[in-house]
Amino acid sequence: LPGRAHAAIATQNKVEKMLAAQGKTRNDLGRERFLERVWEWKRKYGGIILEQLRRLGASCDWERERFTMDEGLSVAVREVFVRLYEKGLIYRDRALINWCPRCKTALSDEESPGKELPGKLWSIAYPLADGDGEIVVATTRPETMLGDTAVAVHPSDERYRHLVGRYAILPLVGRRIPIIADVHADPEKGSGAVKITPAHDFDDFQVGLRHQLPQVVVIDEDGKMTAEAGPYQGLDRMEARARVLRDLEQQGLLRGVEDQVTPIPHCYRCDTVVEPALSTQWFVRMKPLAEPAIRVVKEGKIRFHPPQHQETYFHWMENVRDWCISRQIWWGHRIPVWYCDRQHMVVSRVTPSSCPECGSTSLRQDEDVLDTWFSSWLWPFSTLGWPERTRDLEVFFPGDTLVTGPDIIFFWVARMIMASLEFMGDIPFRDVYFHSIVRDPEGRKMSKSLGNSPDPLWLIDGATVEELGEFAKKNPSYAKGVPAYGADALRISMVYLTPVGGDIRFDHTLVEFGQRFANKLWNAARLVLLNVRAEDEPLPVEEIRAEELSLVDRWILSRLRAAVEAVRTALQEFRFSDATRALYKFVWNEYCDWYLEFAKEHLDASAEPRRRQVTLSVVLAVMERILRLAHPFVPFITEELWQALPAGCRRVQGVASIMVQSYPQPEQTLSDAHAEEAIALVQEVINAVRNIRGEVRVPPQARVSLIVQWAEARHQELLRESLPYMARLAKVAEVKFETARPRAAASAVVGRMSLFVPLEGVIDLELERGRLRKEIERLTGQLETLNVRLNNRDFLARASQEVVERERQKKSDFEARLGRLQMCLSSLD
RNA sequence: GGGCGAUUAGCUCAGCUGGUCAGAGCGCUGGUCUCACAUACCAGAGGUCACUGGUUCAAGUCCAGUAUCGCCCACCA
Repeated sequence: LPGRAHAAIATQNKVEKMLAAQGKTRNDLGRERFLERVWEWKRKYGGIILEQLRRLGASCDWERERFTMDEGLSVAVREVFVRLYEKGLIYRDRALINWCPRCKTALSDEESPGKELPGKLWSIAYPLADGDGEIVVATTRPETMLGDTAVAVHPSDERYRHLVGRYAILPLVGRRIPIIADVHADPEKGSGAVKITPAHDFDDFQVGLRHQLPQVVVIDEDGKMTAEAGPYQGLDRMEARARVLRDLEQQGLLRGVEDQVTPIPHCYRCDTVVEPALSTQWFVRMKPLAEPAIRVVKEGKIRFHPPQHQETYFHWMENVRDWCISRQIWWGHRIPVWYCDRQHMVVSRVTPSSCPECGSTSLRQDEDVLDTWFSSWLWPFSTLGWPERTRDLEVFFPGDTLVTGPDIIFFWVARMIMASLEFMGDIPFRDVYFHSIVRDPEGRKMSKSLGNSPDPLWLIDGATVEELGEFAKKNPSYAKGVPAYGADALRISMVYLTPVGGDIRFDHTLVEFGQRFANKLWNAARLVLLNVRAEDEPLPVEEIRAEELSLVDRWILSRLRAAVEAVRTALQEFRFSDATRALYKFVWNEYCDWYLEFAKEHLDASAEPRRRQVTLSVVLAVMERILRLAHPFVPFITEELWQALPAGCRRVQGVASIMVQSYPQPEQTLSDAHAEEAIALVQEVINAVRNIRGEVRVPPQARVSLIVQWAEARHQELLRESLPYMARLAKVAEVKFETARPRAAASAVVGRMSLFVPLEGVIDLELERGRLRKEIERLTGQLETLNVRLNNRDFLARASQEVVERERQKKSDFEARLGRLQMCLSSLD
């Protein structure tokens, strides 16, 4: 179900910026016309992200697009507001909130994240009102002293006991303020005395309430000083700070300055320093909503992946504070509250025509709109028709899995859980998967202001330097433009590169991984299709008798089963990166590197017809499973290739899409330990020969003989049968089983067998000696550590029987192998 | 101040419940245009698994501490 939120503040800012470019403000247009402009903007740009999703192949139900400002969702918002109000969970109050002086609106705590910045801590002396003496307080915001209405000390602080109840004179403004005793003052911090500014500090606000202190507002909604600030009136808050400090300095009241790093809340939309401000706003009482939401996660009804995010969730939930939901902007859901001219308040689902209390028809709706998240938190059910009891709700609620970023646990995840429990009486989803955050190559979070976030469409379609514009200048690795990697390449690369629980430093060159994978898949399929003739009738593998399958067929089917199992397990456990790893290994290192090479042997014209038919059937069957298995990661290319397969390979005839085929299941019957063991041996032999050829510099075209010593009968048979494969993959012309060691031969040991590649004349004896010595050295080292272990009485006594036995076996294997290698080495003399 | 995570080859990352001597991709070196793929194939070099202790017969793998980096939370004296 694709869709998006209306992003109230961000969108309004965007449109206001456009107006500003024309020298206009929203007030010039008025509310109605301004909103028209926003809708226009939304129509123009709001679809971009959905288009990106579409191009990435997200398999949404594109006919069900939803938007938080849709009529239906707006009905849900009003319903929720009224219900919570009636339940006493929504209230209106004059309190301290986070205020962004640039956006000119209240923000929630979550929208005002603290950023640690270097600052200073100033100590200021307040002279006592009666007689001599002073009391020193410290602050990082000297300009707020203009609004001080008390100085507090801890009740049990002996140093100040004699001052409690007396008065200090607030410098610069000359106000007489009481010295009070309150536990808020921490004797350990600073001088132990703290200035109290109820209108501009969250703690002080509480202290003010406890002691009925006046709330003196000295900073207005623009961040400028008010008339209460006396001579500082009209100054910007930062300017005022400098002036206050200068004046205090001149009056000799500054008692010290220290450097201090302090977390300062910033507007998450415009990054302006947020001001704690006194104002009348709407709030949601959160505690009652949080309790059940904590429970469902504690009880495992909702599971987080990776689970450590649960701690973050619990911490927030357990310390949750009331949620300020009103915003002083225009773009959003208007608060469903009306006031009549006699100040009666009407909270209503529908626009009232008259005041139910006094009958007045002169009603004015609350000017404010709601926080965007007040509609987003309803998404799991508001999009399905709630508050009506629709069929969609019945079918699709609750959902299965929420995939989202850990940065919106509080904004969205936590609140959706609360809302669903409150209004639906059920959880919204069972699993929450937190994906990685994509960072730029320097590790910085991608953001619009940094301009370091590439458009996925550039990566998919490619982009020239001109098309990248500013972006290419700011980001060095894009200085020459971006090649077209394709959507599949982008998708699988992102999944592959994403560690569970970690972030990813993204650079477009990383997408080469996916590009190569897609290319490999494409070419493998080409090879397969090239071998299908019109008259071929591939058989479903289930219909081929086991005896007719070759060893390599049984091997690849067995490996396929393991791969399917590995991918499925990884997906079930939300280890998506592991899933792509397993897929990649199977496709590239088993199917392409080995099986297709083996299969070529049976696919060419000279092959025996039945053998060829069986091989082709297996080749196709495995390819078909691969395409389905890979489809979630590379949907476009797999769909394309799957369509190209002969119809007989597909499970359902005449169906248009790979999507409707079920995801591959591990088929237990295909497991074949014997085939796996046998092919592993063949691979080892081929690798050994290749290693010799590579290291001893056998000319690539030269064919070689292979002489095998100490081979058991079954291995002799296996290797004889495998000669065609060895010929193809290691240019082995013949394989002979002899007891005599050939002269001037390169050698290797596989299992208990000695392999010799006679290279009379060609061989560089020194190269070969070096090879063997290196191997002998390695083995000797390993044997040594084994011996130490096996000679350790503690090990024998304490380690499990099983482990000891395994180590013994290993020792005898190593010794045998070492003996063989030494014989090989001495035979060169 | 509290919490969480990371630290493994030049780079990006795997290594689950401790018992093959550490793996992949990229990059690098050497060799191949072998009829699916040079976006490929073959071979190779490269790591005191951040540091210090501890537990254990045995530790990248468990515990404690240190360092560096990152994230989140916290009332900005």
